[in-house]
Amino acid sequence: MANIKDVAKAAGVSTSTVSRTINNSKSIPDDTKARINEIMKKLNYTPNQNAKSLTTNKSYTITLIVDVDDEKSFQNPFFYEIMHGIEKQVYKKEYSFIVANLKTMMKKLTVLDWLIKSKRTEGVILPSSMLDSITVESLRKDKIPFVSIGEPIHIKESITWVDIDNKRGAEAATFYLLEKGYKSVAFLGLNQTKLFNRRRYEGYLNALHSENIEIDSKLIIDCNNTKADGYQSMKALLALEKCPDAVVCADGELSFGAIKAIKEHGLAIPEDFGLISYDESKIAELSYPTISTVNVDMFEMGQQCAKLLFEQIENQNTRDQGILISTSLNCRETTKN
Amino acid sequence: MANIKDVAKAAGVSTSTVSRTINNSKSIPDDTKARINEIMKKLNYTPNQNAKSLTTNKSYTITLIVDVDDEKSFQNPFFYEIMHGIEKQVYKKEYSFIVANLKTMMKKLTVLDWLIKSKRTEGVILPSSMLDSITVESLRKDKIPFVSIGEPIHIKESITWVDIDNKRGAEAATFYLLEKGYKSVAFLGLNQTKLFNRRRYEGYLNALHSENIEIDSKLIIDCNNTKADGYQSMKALLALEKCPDAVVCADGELSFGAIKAIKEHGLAIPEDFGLISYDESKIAELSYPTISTVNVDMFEMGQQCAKLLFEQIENQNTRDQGILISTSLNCRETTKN
DNA sequence: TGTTTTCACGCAACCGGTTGCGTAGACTGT
DNA sequence: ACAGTCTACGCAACCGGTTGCGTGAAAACA
Repeated sequence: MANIKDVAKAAGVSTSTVSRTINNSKSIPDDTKARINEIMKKLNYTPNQNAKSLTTNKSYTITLIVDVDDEKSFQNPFFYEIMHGIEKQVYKKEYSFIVANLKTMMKKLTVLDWLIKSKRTEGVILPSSMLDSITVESLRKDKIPFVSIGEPIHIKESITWVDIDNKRGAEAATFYLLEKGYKSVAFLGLNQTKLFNRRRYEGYLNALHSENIEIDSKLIIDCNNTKADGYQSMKALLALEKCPDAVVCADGELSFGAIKAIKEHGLAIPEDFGLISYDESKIAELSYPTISTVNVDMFEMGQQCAKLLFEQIENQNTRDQGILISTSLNCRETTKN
Repeated sequence: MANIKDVAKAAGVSTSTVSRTINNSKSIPDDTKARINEIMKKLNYTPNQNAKSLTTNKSYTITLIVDVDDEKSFQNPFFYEIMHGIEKQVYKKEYSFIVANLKTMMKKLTVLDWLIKSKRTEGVILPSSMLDSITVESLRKDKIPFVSIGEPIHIKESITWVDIDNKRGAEAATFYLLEKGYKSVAFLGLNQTKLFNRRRYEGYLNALHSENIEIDSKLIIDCNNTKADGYQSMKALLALEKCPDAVVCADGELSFGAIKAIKEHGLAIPEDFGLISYDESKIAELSYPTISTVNVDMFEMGQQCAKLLFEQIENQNTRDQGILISTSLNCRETTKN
């Protein structure tokens, strides 16, 4: 395989000139560049990244860290979309990106440290669930750019993050249900431990407030994001004296359980009961009836993460910022037309 | 940051000795090793991978290639599981792995070539759908180990691949339905363009043959792996004079449509009608009723891919082989007990 | 035509490891 | 005590690029 010396020899120039051609330095005239490029093509030459990385001290690689434990298996397509978005940006820059799943490795900081110290990565994208003050401090000390997937929790430091606009999504869903004539809208899946559940809850409250509708705490169910919990919670809602006729679900899996309960109760969807859920993947299409959802664009989220990361890698002094990706409503069969 | 010279100086030895300690050479006595390791820890030293890669000509990195176009969005968790399996093996070896989605890049060979020539990857795991003779030839020429995810199609060359044992899975599903007393088992989703659909079909046929049941071609429906096709095809089955009372679905999405059709027809599941599908993710849990499935272990598949790849990377002369991952039945609510 | 500026490019050190070869000193055997 | 063997480790070249500095020649200027 050809190396830079072979190219230099073939072109009758020094390796410096070839290197400058590769890196498009202004001090090489265009015709010389053209000639050398020609020869590189002829020799089928590709620069050795390791050599390049060694001298420049850049790995041209970023890392996506995944925390498998934190995800329900079918929430994973959600990560797949993020990956796809990141990758699009990464390859634009001729970078590559590696995926590290911290479940596999023993300790978070050990992995990160290894990736960084061994010069395998220039920047990190990681879920907010993995960020604590110690990690942030450690990354800052090593001057490693990072972006959080999701609004950070339990962190006082100001960092850069990207999240779905959960609040407005739920707000829009609630408005929509009211607009379609549903009289009493419940909320399923207030889960104080999950920030995105809480934000969605806030959106629900917001909507009711602006419509001057009194909040009925019985209509707000605190439960986990599982089908089983959705089923039980919905049953509880339907057993109420002042039973609601619509619900906003904070989570996709939840809503499958909820729909089961509604059907068993003998109510017709969407005539007697309306439902809007959240959708990180496309499973809402599979339900019968198909589920109306707040659509979240995880591909865009991935792209934003990567963009923000590259900004940090390229500029030293960018300021930390939080970005919210806006959502859209996708009305399918669980809401009146 | 400390480098190997700093360590050598601190230990009063040459860099050679430190390097040999790192690589655990036998020519360094244990006490010396211990002392040097101590110092490395104290200095918080991690070898620079780029330097290492440059001399050893190994990148300690493998690549997973994904073809987004080929996948339905909710089939992606399936890829996620594979990733996870690969990763487990990769980190055992202190390798890392990069993910390249060829949709993003312009041409398959260009990407592969770049990854290889630039010394960014030592081996490749890629879906069978991306393998054609030209690609195989190119990889062989560069002596790059590779493993195909899925039994290869349209290739005469013998290569190494890993696939799900689709045939036996469908066979077992068919046996199970018959065993449970269903009289007439149909097959949904013969799709000649997809090898795994075809294999599942073969399994179905196998089972009927060994039970000496005559094949009724009306009970075999050729359709795509979509919910809509599942719905239409099941409707067609139910409209038959000699209507079946059970079905094996070649695909998960299909079965959601099929169930919808069965319900609309007024049949009780599983009493009047039994169904077994395939499950690459966990969406079968979400359906109402939950779907009995042939379980496929994509995590294991990923692990096998990585293991076979590392065998090739480490040994020069391994022989090409195909490995089938066995499946298991997970009987949920669409089959009688 | 002589002087200064600019341009194009080469020299050589350097990035941080690895490794073949060589050797000093310890150890073994007689 | 001496030759031969073995052990532990250093020397220095090398991997394939990048880049600060320097220089000869051409261009611009007076």
